[in-house]
Amino acid sequence: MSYKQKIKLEIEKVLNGSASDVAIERTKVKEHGDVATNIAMLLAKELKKNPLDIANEIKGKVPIDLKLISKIEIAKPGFINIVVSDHALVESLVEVFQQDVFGFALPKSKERILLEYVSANPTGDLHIGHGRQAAIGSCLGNLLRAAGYDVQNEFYINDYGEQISKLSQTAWAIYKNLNGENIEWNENFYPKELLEPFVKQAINTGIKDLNENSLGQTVKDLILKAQQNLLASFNVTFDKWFSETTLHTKNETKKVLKDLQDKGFAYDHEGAIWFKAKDFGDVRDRVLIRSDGRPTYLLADIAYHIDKFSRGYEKLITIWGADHHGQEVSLKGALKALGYDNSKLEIIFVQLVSLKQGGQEVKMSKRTGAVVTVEEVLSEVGSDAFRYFLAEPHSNNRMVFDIDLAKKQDKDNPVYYIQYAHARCCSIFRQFIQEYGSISLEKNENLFLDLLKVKDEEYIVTKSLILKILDFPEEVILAANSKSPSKIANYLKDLASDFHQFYTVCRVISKDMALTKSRLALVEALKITIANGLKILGITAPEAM
RNA sequence: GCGCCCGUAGCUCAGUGGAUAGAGCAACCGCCUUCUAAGCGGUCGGUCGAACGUUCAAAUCGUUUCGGGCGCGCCA
Repeated sequence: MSYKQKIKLEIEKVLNGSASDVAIERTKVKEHGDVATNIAMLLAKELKKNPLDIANEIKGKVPIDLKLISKIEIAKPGFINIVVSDHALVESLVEVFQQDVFGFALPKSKERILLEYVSANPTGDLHIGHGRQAAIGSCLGNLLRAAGYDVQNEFYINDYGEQISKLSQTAWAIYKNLNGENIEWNENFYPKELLEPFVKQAINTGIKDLNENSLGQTVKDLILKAQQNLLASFNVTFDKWFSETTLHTKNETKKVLKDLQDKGFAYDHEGAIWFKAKDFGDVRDRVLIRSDGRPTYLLADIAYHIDKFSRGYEKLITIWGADHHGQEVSLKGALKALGYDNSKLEIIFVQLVSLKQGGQEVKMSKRTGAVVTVEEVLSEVGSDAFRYFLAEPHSNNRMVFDIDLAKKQDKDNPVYYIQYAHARCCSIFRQFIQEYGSISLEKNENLFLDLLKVKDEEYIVTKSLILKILDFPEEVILAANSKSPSKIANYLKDLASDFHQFYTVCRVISKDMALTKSRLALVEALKITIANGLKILGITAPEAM
């Protein structure tokens, strides 16, 4: 049990049931102690008493000893400021070694969640916006797993309908052109430069029954494979690739349509079939079946989300580009119309990405001059920086990807700053082994005993580092609850900063062997914490840099 | 016009209703005979876009307003 938990219980015991769930928060300023609670102010109204009096009353009843709390002070409006005892901190630190994965909850101890993201069309390159969705989605999946959720990562393949026939037509035209035929280039076609390599590759695979359709399917599969490889190259992997086509072949779309019609939420108009989206707050009704009989994207997406529910997930998270937010109301409306609890579907909108290089906003594409691809930026900055920079700003914020900064290898670049802290830890162990041959650390609370028996500046930086390490499990929970992997990134920056300060002030390897061992153990605990945090971000934790 | 997102230091951004709003960059000044200077310390820098409201307490919640982005297809 963490020291915070113990303090919480201690205060709740004193309050004797008059308040539950007392919040114990880390303080920002050292003068306010290590942790504080606002419970006295919250109780003031209810008890019709002065918060300062309540605070003092609580203070009088909480035991002060070296086991848990070494000091309590009451401040202005009614804060109860607490200094945690060295003993309690040192004792908590052992938990870093005792847990399977420090900071992570028991795997699959919480709800089943289906997390869908990227879901780009298999008709071409992934652009940097897809890259951001991929980075955020992948980090969020890792984060939710770390918090104990049973997460399935899924990519929805839009392999049906308009863009696929367009793809087939383009591929067929390129094929005929390669055979010397003069073809008429349709302005609706996809860019030739983009597809030609795939068409050549497709022909080389030796398609049996070569025609427009089979060529298109083969090209689509090749593009999909290329997307999969590209995503995997920056650690974005999926548990399932869900084909839209299956929804149509299994008549799931037809079933949805019929259900909506039976329940009176669909009607015919001008040859098309419409969903009464306005009844659910949308600005207009939406087409489900076009007048030529083809189903719309919306109909398939409704069927897809119903399929997710039918697979027994308690919670659905879907990540979309911000330019798709107009679709949210109709999708959720249709789910509600069909009797599903649409509050179980959470759509996260990821804002757009622009690029900066040489202090200027740039258009990086060599091909079209407009779209910036994942490939271009990734090859430029590498997987770790790519993931970090895209996932660090909150998804609600538009972001500027600074390529120069992402490539920099010093403290300006947070990726290197954090990784360097990890490498430094490893370096200390290498140094110790070089001097003494081997390390034996008995990982019990006695190991840390000497850690805080130091003075002044050494005490301050050591204690700060311990407190920060011990914050990690709670940071994981908070980040998961708010679905913000960026919180983990920010935490790691702070953690690395606390370590670099510690490193500057405190020498780990010294003549004092007891202190040396204590500090080695602290460094080990830190190393584990950084590595676990980086694991959530899907970034490597280098042993040396 | 309606809807969603965003306005915090010169720049990029943190900040689950709490205390004196924080980092990094940029600018200036310091710190390597000792475990990685890919590091550390210091100085400078703010009417949290604005106004009203709720609250013991608002950058945070509510309403209004100004500014920016996106969306409002029988496209996906």
